[in-house]
Formats: sequence, C-alpha cells, structure tokens
Amino acid sequence: MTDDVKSAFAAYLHSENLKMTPQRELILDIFLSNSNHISSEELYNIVNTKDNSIGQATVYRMMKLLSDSAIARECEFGDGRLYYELNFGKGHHDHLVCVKCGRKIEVYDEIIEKQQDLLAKKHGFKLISHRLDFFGICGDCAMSEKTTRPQEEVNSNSGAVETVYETLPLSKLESGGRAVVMEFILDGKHGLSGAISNRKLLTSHRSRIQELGIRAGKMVEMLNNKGRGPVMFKVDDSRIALGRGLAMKIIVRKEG
Amino acid sequence: MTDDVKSAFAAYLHSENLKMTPQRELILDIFLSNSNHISSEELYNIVNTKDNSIGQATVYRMMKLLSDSAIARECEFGDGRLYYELNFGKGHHDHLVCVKCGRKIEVYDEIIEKQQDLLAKKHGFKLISHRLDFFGICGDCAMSEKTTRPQEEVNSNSGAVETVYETLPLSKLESGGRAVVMEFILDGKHGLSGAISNRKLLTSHRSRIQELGIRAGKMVEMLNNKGRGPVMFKVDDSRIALGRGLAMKIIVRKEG
DNA sequence: TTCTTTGCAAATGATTTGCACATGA
DNA sequence: TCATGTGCAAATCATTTGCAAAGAA
Repeated sequence: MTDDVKSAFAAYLHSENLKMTPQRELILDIFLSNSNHISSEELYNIVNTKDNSIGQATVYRMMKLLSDSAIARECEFGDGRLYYELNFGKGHHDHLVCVKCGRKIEVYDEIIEKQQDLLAKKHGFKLISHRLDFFGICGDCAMSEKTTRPQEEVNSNSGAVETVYETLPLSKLESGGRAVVMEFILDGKHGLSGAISNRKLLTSHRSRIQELGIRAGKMVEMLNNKGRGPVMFKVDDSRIALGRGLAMKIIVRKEG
Repeated sequence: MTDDVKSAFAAYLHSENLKMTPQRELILDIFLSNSNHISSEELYNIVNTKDNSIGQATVYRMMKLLSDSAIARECEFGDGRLYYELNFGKGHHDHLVCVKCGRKIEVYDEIIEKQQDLLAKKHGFKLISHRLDFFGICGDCAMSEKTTRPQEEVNSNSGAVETVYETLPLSKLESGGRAVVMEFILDGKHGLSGAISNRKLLTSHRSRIQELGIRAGKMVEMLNNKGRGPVMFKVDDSRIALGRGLAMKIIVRKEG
C-alpha cells in the first residue's frame, strides 16, 4: 500500500514535470506512517526530529502537492488548521470528531448519503460535494471519564454501584441539575457554533469564563434554565448568569 | 420579531452587566435588516456607510456578543471567514451553499437527523453537535447558466432545441467529453477538499492553473480520464495533464 | 463616579511567498 | 544545463487585543 502510494506520487510528479527530492520523500514517508488527519504543523514537528534542516514551508508546499495529486485530502474541523488525511484508494466518508481526545473516526452511511441527494434535489440544488462532521465524545473517552470520577461523588461505601454519566453542553442542563465542567469548546477566530475542537480554549471568552471561576473539574448546579435566554447557575458559592450561546460552549458531565 | 430580538439582546446585556450603546444598536439593526449569513467584515462595510466613526473591532466584538447570547450563530463555509446567521427562535438546520452566487439555503431533514443519531450511537459516540454543509449550484444559478450559453454553441438555426447542462468537477468529465470551465473552487489557506466557496480563487494554485490557460469560459475536451491518477485534457490547442486533486477543483459545465 | 466601551494601531497565528542559492533529471 | 526545489524571513489576512480616551448607568 505504502509503495502504491509512493509510486502514484512519483507518477504524479513526473506527469507535472516536478521532481522527487529527499525532502519530499521523507515528508511522504512520515505522512504515511502516521495516523491520519495530521496538520502541516504537526507533520513538520515530526519531520523536524528526523531532519531539522527541512523548513516549514517545504512541508506546507508538500501537503499542497499531495492534495493536488489527490493522494491526500484536506479537511478542516473548525479549529483554523487544515488537516490532511490519506485519500489514495479511499472513498467519501464523514467524520466523528472527539472533542476530548481529538480523534477523528471515519464513517459512512448509505442512508444518509441517499437522503442527502434527495434533499438537494428537492431544493433544485445541483450537488458538487458535501461535508458532514459530528462533534462529540468517543467511546474510549466516555469510558475513561468513569475512571476519573470526581471525588465529591465517590461515596459508595458498599455494593457495586455503577454510575452512568451523561455529557452535554451546560445550556442543556436542566434546572436543579448538577454536573462537572469537563471542557470548553473552541471559539474565537476559527470558531464554529455547535462545532467543536479540543485544540485551543476559547480565546476572546476564555478569560471571561475563567474569571467567573468556571474551570474543568468544577461542580456546577443549574439554578434556572428555561430553555431560552441566559442560564443561571452556581459555581462554588457564587451565582452566575451566562448567555445561552456561551453556555453551549461549556461541556459538562452529569450523573444520569 | 425585530423587537423581540432587540429586547432579548437588551435583557442579555442587562444580565451580564453590559451596556447598550448606539454602536451596538446600529450594528444589531443592520444585522437584522440584512440577509442572513453575513461576515463581520461585510457587516462592517455596511455599518461604515451609516456611521464611519465605528471601528471594525467594535463590529467584531458585537458579533461575539450576539453569538454569546445565542441571538446569532457562527457558521463557516470553508473560506476562512466566520459568518453570522440569526439564531433567535430558530432550530438546527443544515446549509446548501451555492458556489456560484454564494447563497446559503437553510434546510432540515428529519430522516438525516435520525440517521445521524443512529450512526453516532453505532460507533459508541456521544454526540454534542454536528454540521452538514452541501456545496453545489442553486436552481437560480443553474437557470441563468442557460441564458449565458457560450457563443461557440449557439448554432441553432431553427426549431426550439432546449439544451440541458450538467455541472461537475473536471475530474468527473469522462474521456471524450467536452465542457466549459465555469468556476474554480476555493483552496489555499482555508481550503477544504470537496468543500467549496466562491469567494476567492485558489491562491497557491491559481497561477498554476491560469498559466495553463484554463480560465472561466474556456472549452475543455477530456482526452483521458481513467478515474484514477492525473487527467489529460485539451484547452485551446494544448494538451494538459493535471492531478486529480486539482482537477476536482475546477468546475465545468457539460452539455447533457 | 466607576466600570464598560470604543477606536486605533499593533499583535496573532496558520499559511503563503519572494528571493538567492542549491539541486535533480 | 536549467527549470524546479529549498530555507529563510517577510508578507498575508481575518480576527483579536492593549491602551488611553469617551461614555453609560
């Protein structure tokens, strides 16, 4: 497989009168040997450990070549970087993006694809392409959350009580509900409402949220959530009102 | 409706100990009176015509406020800008984005939504949100293409012959097929393979493609497209080989 | 009065580019 | 040979931020 890709790339270079160089070869090798969905910068960091004479620009340029040749495909997940996945010999698929560990799972669903075509047709729309990304928490991360169960709740003195947790945006925590803050979702320059990344915390809002004492691990108690307008909740001993838009960007874990 | 939004925003400001200012009021008015899916910069340009003392930063800051309060929602369509749509009183929806005119059509499909939940569950994935964007050509643009039919083909000397056009990426034009170049799809910094925008031409590749003489309106004839590897086609009198990845980014119109 | 806002200009940060030199075919 | 590739540093570009002056409650 790796060899197929390499000869396909060589053929591409040849057809475009471009040249194979040791830099290009090393970058391709590293791209192929690494887990998919890597950004140019991450790739550069790895390349750099093998050969620190290679510049960032070379890596960026190479990724464009791989994309032009359709050996790689560019994807973006709302955090302002471009990621590259292997495209050679693969068909269309959608992504499940874990906001906790950043893992990207490739999925495909025939029913969704068909229904998308119908939907486009219904609107007189001539489809060229589409993208579907899911943001949430993967099975592994959901599992490990159980392990790092917060101390406040470890009160079982006997018997085997399995507690099931539910992960949701703070904006969906109902009045009276208690939950633990897990994660903030990306915002700022490359934000994407509803969509999420674990790469950076909010930029413009980080300070605002953190000033309020809302930090990962904190317990929150929802005082008032009418499903509309700002939500009112308690952290430590203070009451906080927060716009629904911001509250949607705070992921909490609730006992279910 | 407009009044509802405005009082909701006033309530939000109050709940957050923020203040109403003439700047904020003007920006909100203009946002509400304009078509949805506007970027901060576009909005600033309009605001600027009404009051040129208002700075860009104020507009950017206001859009964050509208997003924090959930009155607006941020969306991005792969061109590196953030767009804002009215969110107040609206539910989840997906977007059909026309690569020709840039129009964004909001759509919703119950079957797709249900299937998405099933798909996530099947992969043990706890869904927080998702986004689904379609890129293609809207009915109106498809219609107006017929009107601006290229001269080369206007040879009907009698009778009413209706010609139906089909729009597709060059990479999908079969060997022997002829088509007219319509559009290049976005790339560069904020590119998105498969996904598309009409805002900018390719940056890094524009020169390469244009040097080759490929321009909107040009007739191309596919010489060899095996469905894999580079495609070979003719423009004017020269033969050109192009990587499949790049060829996917050239939208052509074929007689069908 | 006392925070909050604002406009301006400078800073960000991922990515691209100009340039002079180096190198593959 | 000689067009193409490379590293470096400077340039982009949408967006954010620091700051001193101005304004709302």
